[in-house]
Amino acid sequence: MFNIDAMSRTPVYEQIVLQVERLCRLGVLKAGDQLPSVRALSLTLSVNPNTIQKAYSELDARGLATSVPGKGCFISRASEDALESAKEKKLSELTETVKSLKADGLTADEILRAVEKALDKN
Amino acid sequence: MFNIDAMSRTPVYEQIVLQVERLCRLGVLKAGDQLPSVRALSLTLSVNPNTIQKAYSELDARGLATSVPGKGCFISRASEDALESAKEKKLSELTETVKSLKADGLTADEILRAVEKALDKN
Amino acid sequence: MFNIDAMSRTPVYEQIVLQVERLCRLGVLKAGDQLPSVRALSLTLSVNPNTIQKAYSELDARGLATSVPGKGCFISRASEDALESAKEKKLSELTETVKSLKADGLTADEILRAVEKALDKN
Amino acid sequence: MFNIDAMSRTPVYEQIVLQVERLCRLGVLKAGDQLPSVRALSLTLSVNPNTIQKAYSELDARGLATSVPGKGCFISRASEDALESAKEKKLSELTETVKSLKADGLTADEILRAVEKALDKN
DNA sequence: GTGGTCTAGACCACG
DNA sequence: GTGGTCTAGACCACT
Repeated sequence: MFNIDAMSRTPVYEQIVLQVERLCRLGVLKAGDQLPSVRALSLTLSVNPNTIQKAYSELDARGLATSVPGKGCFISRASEDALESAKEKKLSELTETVKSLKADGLTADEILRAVEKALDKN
Repeated sequence: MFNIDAMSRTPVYEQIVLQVERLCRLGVLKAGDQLPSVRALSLTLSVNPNTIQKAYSELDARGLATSVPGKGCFISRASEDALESAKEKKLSELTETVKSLKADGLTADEILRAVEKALDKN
Repeated sequence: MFNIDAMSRTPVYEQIVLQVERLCRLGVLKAGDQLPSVRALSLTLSVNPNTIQKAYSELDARGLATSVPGKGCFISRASEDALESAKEKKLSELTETVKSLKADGLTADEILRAVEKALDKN
Repeated sequence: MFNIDAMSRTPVYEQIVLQVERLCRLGVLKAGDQLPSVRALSLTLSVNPNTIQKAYSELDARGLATSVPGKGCFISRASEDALESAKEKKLSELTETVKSLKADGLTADEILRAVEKALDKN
């Protein structure tokens, strides 16, 4: 269900958060679905339970999931709202990135070519 | 000459590197120009000399500047090449960013709109 | 008869206790009335029998109901006293909540407005 | 600067968050002020550094503070906004609490008396 | 069994 | 020195 890249610079807990987010966006996970238990996931991913816990807390803080002590961690009823705001955050980050590239002297043409290169391939 | 944001998450030394890079790209700094001395810059920016030293070492490693012991740090003669490769690195990072957004389920349309928003404004 | 919210942070057994309490206060349940059997309620609510048992024990401890082994759980004859002390407990909790809001720097005006907002609507 | 009640049911990290929040609201801490370092505070409070770290991460997540690796944790420039939204969250929680008390059959009079009791005293 | 909190101690990049 | 991440192992309330 999850792929962890131990060599990546993005923290393990963040990788998990991002993958849950993506699975929600792709419709694989829906509101009310239960995530694997902290201990179970820590075993399958060979990761410390605390790290999973941190990922689940993050999901909770971002409104994407709800952790219920003694029962488990579930995709939140308001997960679509959280997804939408996460999407907008990412797009505004992209806008800022592009703005700073322009400020660095890159031309609109160069930037657009790099973006379209990514969009065509996939 | 430089603006340092102490509360930014990008390391101070990186902020300096990026600003030298930009000044080169905008033509304010040219091959042969001398950068401020480590001590002088550390005073004007209220930054630890080690941090300035690290920034200059980075500029050296990236081929943008050359530190001459006892004389100072100068914009390299091959700075244009370094600039070019830095530019390509940034553009390929942008391509990767956009690819991951697509993988996250964002549509090409949403992405293009965010990019064009940045290009139009500035 | 009961509504259980599995995703709520308040424990299931507490949800049951609170709902029995409310039904008593509203006059739906009266002294001598029999509550559903542990097994029956565990089936209709899809909840572990232990959880129901714990709810009934709590009701017993709070003086609201009396469990008679082999016969069932009944609303206590002294339920009105229990209700009264539960009410006072809740009101004193509210007082404490409001005090801590004041200590946090919220003005009496803001607090009163929030309270009146709740009282008008319902 | 901080008082930790080890016996309290509210987690230590939350106690710290709440106290920083209160100090901001009272004007003792202002935007740009630096909080004690993780290690220093862990020593003065006799609390594990990880617990302090968690508190500071929470402050970051709530927009009240900004942690800068290698430099320290500072009250955020946008701390007033965070304070405002925290206040509104608390008031809406109060509204919900009062609503549920009404649904439990408590009269508006009883509720108002409990609230005013708290407001008069302080 | 579940999640939540905390301690202890380690390593990293950064200043 | 700073914060950030992670591991290891403990205890708690709740199901």
